[in-house]
Amino acid sequence: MADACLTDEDYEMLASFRFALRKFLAFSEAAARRDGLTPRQHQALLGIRAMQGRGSASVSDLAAFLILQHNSTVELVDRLVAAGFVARTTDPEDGRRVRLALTESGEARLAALSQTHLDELEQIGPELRHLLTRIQRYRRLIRGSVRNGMVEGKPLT
Amino acid sequence: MADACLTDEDYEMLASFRFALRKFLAFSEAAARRDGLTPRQHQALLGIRAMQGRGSASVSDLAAFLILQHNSTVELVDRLVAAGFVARTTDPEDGRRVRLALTESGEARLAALSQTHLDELEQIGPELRHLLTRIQRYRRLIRGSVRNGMVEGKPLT
DNA sequence: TGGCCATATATCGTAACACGATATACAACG
DNA sequence: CGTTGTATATCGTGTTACGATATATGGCCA
Repeated sequence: MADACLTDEDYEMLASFRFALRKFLAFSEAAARRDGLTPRQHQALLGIRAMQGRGSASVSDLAAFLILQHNSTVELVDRLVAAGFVARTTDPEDGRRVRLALTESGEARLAALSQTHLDELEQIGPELRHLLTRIQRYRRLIRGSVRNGMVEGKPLT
Repeated sequence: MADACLTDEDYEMLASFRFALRKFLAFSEAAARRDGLTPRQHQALLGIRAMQGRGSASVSDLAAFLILQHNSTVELVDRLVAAGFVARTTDPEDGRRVRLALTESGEARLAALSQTHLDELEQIGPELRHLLTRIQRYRRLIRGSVRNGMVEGKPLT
């Protein structure tokens, strides 16, 4: 809430950044659907795989990773199990917990998708980084001008 | 499709990046809803505002910006007009086109939201940039090893 | 001018999915 | 051995993006 006066460039930077984000997410969605997964399912597989190192993921772990409610996550896991990409095992040490693991089929799909995503991120990474840098640079500039009693090159009234 | 063998670190990097993205989007959604907007509505206002420089936005322009189908965009605009954030005007030069403009109320909400987003982006920008850089650095490293006949420090079979 | 095709916007029924509210199962601790 | 807390599961609901389709306007050319 520094000052309520946003420039055209502010809006343009925000719009460009969000557009770049959407383009990446659209790419990701298309790639996932091509492999028979919804975007959420893809992210769920990725989360389960990434957590498999530090003890397998529980439903709550997955919910936290996906920033989703527990019940939504349960339903998502239901669909993944039905599709044969994930296996549920009740934790032997704590009967309330469910340990999630990828099936071979799930692992295979995730591997292919992940490769595609790494390739894409290598392509678009520089653009995203550039947009983020631009925002930061521009804002530092604005703050500097305000500090010197200037806004967009004009003296403050 | 270079090689199908992904490391734990590959998955961890992808997971971290997507998690960071979701955190930002969750922040954005919460901020928008606090101001009585759905995330899409917020993005629509941003797009309309950002395009107001180069002639006002049409429904198709907005659809392209949001990466949404035309009909979905029409419905989104319906809701924005009903809520009083956007005004529709048929283009005098081309009766098929509809020119979209923000109302004062829409402009005000967008301004507040955009300020919040610029602040947040300044906070998380470095982390996102770091994650993107890490992916790129790591992949260059892997490619280098492969080129020298090594994979993860072990000779290729 | 009149006919034809392309483009822009609008309408309607449908399906996916995340959510809130609620229920069940298990654990921990006095 | 009940009480409280945590983890997972179930069910009904609402939002919204979509496909298919309809309408309106413009541009072209004979």
